[in-house]
Formats: sequence, C-alpha cells, structure tokens
Amino acid sequence: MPDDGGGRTAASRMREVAQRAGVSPMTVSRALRDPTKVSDELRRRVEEAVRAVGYVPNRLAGNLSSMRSNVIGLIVPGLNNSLYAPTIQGVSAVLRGSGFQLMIADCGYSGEAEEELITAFLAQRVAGLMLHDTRHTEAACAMIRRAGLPVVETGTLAPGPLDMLVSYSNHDAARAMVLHLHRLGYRRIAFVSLPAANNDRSRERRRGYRAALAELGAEEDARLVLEMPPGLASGAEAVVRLLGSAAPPDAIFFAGDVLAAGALFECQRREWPVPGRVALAAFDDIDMLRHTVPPITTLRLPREEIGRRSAEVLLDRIQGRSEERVVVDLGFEIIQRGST
Amino acid sequence: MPDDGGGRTAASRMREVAQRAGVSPMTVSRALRDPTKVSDELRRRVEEAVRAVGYVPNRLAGNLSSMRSNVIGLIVPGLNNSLYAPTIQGVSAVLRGSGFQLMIADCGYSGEAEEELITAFLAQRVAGLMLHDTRHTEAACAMIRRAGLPVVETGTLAPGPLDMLVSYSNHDAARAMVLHLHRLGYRRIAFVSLPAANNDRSRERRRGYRAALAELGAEEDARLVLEMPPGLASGAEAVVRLLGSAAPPDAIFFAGDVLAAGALFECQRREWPVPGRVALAAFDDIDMLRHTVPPITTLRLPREEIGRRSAEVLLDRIQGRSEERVVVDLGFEIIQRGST
DNA sequence: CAGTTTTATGATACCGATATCAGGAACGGG
DNA sequence: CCCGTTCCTGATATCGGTATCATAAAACTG
Repeated sequence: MPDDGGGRTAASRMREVAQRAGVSPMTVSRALRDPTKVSDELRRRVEEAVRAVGYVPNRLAGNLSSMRSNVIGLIVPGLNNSLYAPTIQGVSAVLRGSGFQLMIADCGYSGEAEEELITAFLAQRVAGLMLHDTRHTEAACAMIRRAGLPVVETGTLAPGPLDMLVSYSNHDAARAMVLHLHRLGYRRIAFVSLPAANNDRSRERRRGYRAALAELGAEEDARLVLEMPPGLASGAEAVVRLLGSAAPPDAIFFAGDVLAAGALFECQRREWPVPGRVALAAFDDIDMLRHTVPPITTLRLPREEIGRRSAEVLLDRIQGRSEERVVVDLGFEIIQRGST
Repeated sequence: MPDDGGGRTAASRMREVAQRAGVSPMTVSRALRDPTKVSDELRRRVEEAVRAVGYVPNRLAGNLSSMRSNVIGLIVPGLNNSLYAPTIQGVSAVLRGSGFQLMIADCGYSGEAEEELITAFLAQRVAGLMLHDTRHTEAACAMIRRAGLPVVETGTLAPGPLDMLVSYSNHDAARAMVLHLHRLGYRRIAFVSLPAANNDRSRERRRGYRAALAELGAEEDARLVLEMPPGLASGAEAVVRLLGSAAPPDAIFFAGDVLAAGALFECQRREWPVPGRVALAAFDDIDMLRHTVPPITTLRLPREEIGRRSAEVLLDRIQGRSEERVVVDLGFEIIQRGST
C-alpha cells in the first residue's frame, strides 16, 4: 500500500484532496472552514476534489489544533421520561444550522453516573455543557469550575447555580397549584411526588406544597403526603391508598411523571367519579392528560422554551457575544380542566 | 503566564502531571490507559499527581493519536417518541463500564438530517454507528461504506442491510395481529398507521396487514385504511371517521404511536363500548395501554433487547472479537387484553 | 554465574488538522 | 511609474496525546 513517506498509517485524506486540487493542504482547510478566504477558482477545485475523494474532515484533529469544539454536551436524568423530549427539541432547533453538534447522554438519575459523564464530556473538550439536574457531586462541580467552560442548568430555579440557569420555579409552581385547588374549594389536599432523594425538583415541589399550606393556615397532615416511584401503576396505588384511609383527601396533587393519569385510570376502573369522589391534578402538560375522561387539571411548564433559551445563552457565551452569567425564569401556567 | 517554551498556548496538562510525578509523559499516559504496564510505585505517584492537578485527559488528542475512538453514535428518528427510550436504555446498559461513550442524536424523521448527523459522527471518527432507520440517503450509504466502520440498524428486519441488523419484523408482527383479530371473530379490520413516506416501519406494517388479508382471502377495502400523524388526537379522529362511515369496521388495528389510546379515550367520551361497538388493537407495549379501561390488546416488541443486542454485536466488531455481519431477529409477542 | 528473556521507562516521530507568519501578486493613489 | 496596501497562498510549528523502538534493569534458565 502506498504511503506518503509518513509513519504509522496511510496518508491523510486531506493531503490527497490537496494534491488532487493542485493546492496545499492549508488551502483545503481554508476552503472548507472559511470559503471567503480562498479565491473562487481554487474553492471550486477543492470542492470538486473533496467530492471526488469522498473526503470527511477529521474533527478530532481540527478541534485539537484549533482548541475549539463544535460539540455541546447535554445530560438528562432519564431519556425514558418523555418530559425531557421537548427541551431537547428546543435545544436542537436552536443548534440546527449553528454548526454545533448536540451530544446527549443519560445519567439515569444517578449523581455518580452524572459525574462520569461530565468527565467524559470534559475529556472530549466540549464547547459547553447543559445539565438538567441542579445538584451535582462535589468532584463534578470542581471539575467544571476548573474547566471554566460555559454551563447551563435547567432543572429548577435554585440558588447558587454553577454558571447559568434557565428554568421555572418548581417551588412556585407547586405552591400555585395548591392555592388554585384551595380556591376551587378543596380543603384536604394530598400531595404525591416522586422520591425526593436525588431529585431536587421533587424536593422543591414539596417545599412549595408546604409553603402553600402554611399560607392558607392549614396543618400539614403526614397521611396526605406520599412518595411513589414513577409509572402509571404508582398513581393507581396512591389513589387507592389515600382514599382508603380513615381521613381521605378531597383532592390529590400528583407532582410528577404520569402518576395523575394512573390514578384517573384506577378511578375509572373502580367507578369513582372524578372530581365527585376526589379531584386530581397533575404537574406537567403531557398530551395524555388533555385526552382522558375527564381531562386532568395540570401545570403547563415551558419545556421547549427552556431548551431554546438554554441553547441561546450557551451559544452567546461560547461565541463570545456575551459574558453574562444569566439566570432566566420562564414561569408556568395553570390549566384548569374537568378533573378538579 | 509561564510557558514551557512551546507555542500557541500553555503547557499540556499531562506534562505538568508528569513533572509533578517525576516521570515522563509517556508513563503518565500508560498509567492512565493501562495501569498494569506501570510499576505500582509510579502508578501511585501518577495517580496522586493527576488528582492534585485535577487533570482530565484530552480524548481529542488521544483518539487522534491512537486512531481509535471511544464514542459510539446513535441516531434516532425522534426522541419525543418514547418508544426509543427502552432501546437506548438497553444500549446504555451494555455500554456502561465498557469504556465506550454513547452519543445520541435526533434526526427528526428526516433523511437529510440523518445524513448530516452521519457526516458529523464520521467526522468525529466514532468507533461505531447505530441507526434506527433502515432507509438512508444514497450519499449517506456511500459515506458509511467508505468509512468502513461497523454499523447496526435496528428499525425493522429488511433485506440488504448496510452491515448488521438487530430487530423484529414489522411485517410479520402486523400480519400476526391481523390474523389474531380474525381468529377472535372480527371480520372488518381497519388499519391505521403513521404516514408511510419516510418511514420504512410503517410501510412494513402495512405490507403485513395486506399479507394477512390476502391469506384470509379477504379483499382490502380502501375505506378501512388510514394514515394519521402521531398523537392521541389523531387516534380520536381516526376512530370517529371510521365508525362514522357507511361501512364501519368491527375492529381497528392502530399500527403506531399512541393512536389506539387516543381512540379509546374518544370512545370513552362518546360512550361507545369497547370492544362492543368496536375492538381496538395497538402496536407497542406502552405502559399506558395496560392501564386504560379496558386495557388494550397490543404487541410486545423486544425494544430493550434490541438495544442490548445491538450494542453487543457492535462492541464485538469494534473490539475485533468477531468479523461476522450478523442479522438478528428478536421476534415479538401478542398480548391479548380487554379491548378485543 | 553467564546468557537470555522479560519488564519498566523514556526519546522520538507522528496522528490530521489549524495558527501564524512570510512572501508574492494585484491593486490603488500620488 | 513607484511604493504602500490588501489579498491569497503556502511553509512551518504546534495542538496533546500515543505507537514504536531503544535501552536499562530485573528475572529467569540451565
């Protein structure tokens, strides 16, 4: 096999393109990265040679040499949770055509896994990082600070972000829903959430629930507060447990996942009228909640916009258009439906 | 700022680690990549220096130099479709601890976007590629062939794969469900799928539907075949349209997304008994389908196993344990429930 | 114990691109 | 028509690691 006199392996394809176009490799590089810096004639010749050879530039080499990166890392707690999808779509939409590539990873709600993934991303020298969680291991925080790259967190509005923050307040949203239910006349409002350990969003929501009760001058009744794993089955179990108790609630606020829908299905099965027997409210505007019978009252959260804005502020920083360490609150909205 | 006499920027961090540990950079490299090749004493010193400096190796440089990669690229048609989640989980599970990183991208059901993403992945010199779609642009196929890297496709068992294939047969699955419905006594079986353009899975399912009808000696009635966009609302619309027609079906097979659930919700709203007025069947074992009233008959597809096996065969090839271009059929299963 | 093999480390070249600077052509003003 | 700009192009060094080979030290062999 012919070798251009080099060492371990065959010639760089770029050299081949250069020869074919009768120019230096440097001109090929320029023609590809900034076509305006090359004369029309040579640019044409290079483009043709690229096509003829089927040349795909090596970004590893390019990024290493230029000490820049065209990759943005995104870590979500769990891709099986379709809630992250709209955010990812928002990010993708902004990144599309920006020349940046999105690299997504799933840490499965584990802080250690997140740390590993952050390490991997930093090792790839990504241009920026987007984290859905706002709690991280100490080592992870230290690494990120040392690396000094732009980071956006998007889980919840929390104090002391690593760098930038684009989200809504889980605390305020949960509080608002409880106040809303109270306004509708419900007095014993139960609260069901996902396990709060390792999940700052659940914790914030629970704090919001408590804050609302305090404002309303109501006592918190421990029997009305439940933690359940995600899934429709959990919602079903929760509603059965709560309504079977000695002092059942007249409304249940399911602060996560598809719990509320699971509860509604169980009510259908048992022919418990909703909201006659119990009112149900959910935390996220999943498509399903609009289509059930009755449709379920819930919160609309700016999922997609979080993605868009995050990508925007990140790009602004990466491309040096801004030095600001922004914190953006995108708010939320209550959607009143038949279930309450 | 001090400079080690070098060029454009500050010293490589590895050099710093090496000095601190009193060894050569090469030893640092070895200590990190293959600790067995370094004496215990030096390994300890290196590890400590790494910690002290907060050193994160540069994979760009490493991969470039070694001409290997520790990244595997995965392209899915749409992350908002939660169907891909189990597959991704399967892949992640196998890759975890293998030293390989998963890089996920979303092509939004567009062939051109897929081509761009493939280009980007090849430019990053990924070690292997996983594609959910089995149809690709010609340019994409050419690039992949030139690159000569291992590829797994997972969308459907189709003839002429690029390289390896791990899936179930959408054709056979759809056919089996139609035969099942016929066995249950239904005679006018409607078929609703997602748009078949740009979606080989939909096309295969539709072919399976036709094959089953042919086997049963039934004529295909064009009024019983519908294409709908994804989403619960589409399912609702489909059931209304089909049952409102002059010659309504007695069963509807929804071959995609959450259409069947949307249809059931609409039936609940209109108080059409299911399966009394019409039987409903779906194509995928989404959690929701088990919890509705009645629960919906559907197919269980080996989503997670597809992910696991794909990752396994890909790793086998990447790590040179196998040269085989495997094709794996993982089958499917019918789950009979109350809706039929 | 000499000779051979194995093991541990370092020096050097190189992966495939880009930053930088230098030099020649083209251009414009006086 | 000369000289200072501007525009293009290429030579060279370098990005931060790893492959390879050489070498010295340690371990084994009979």
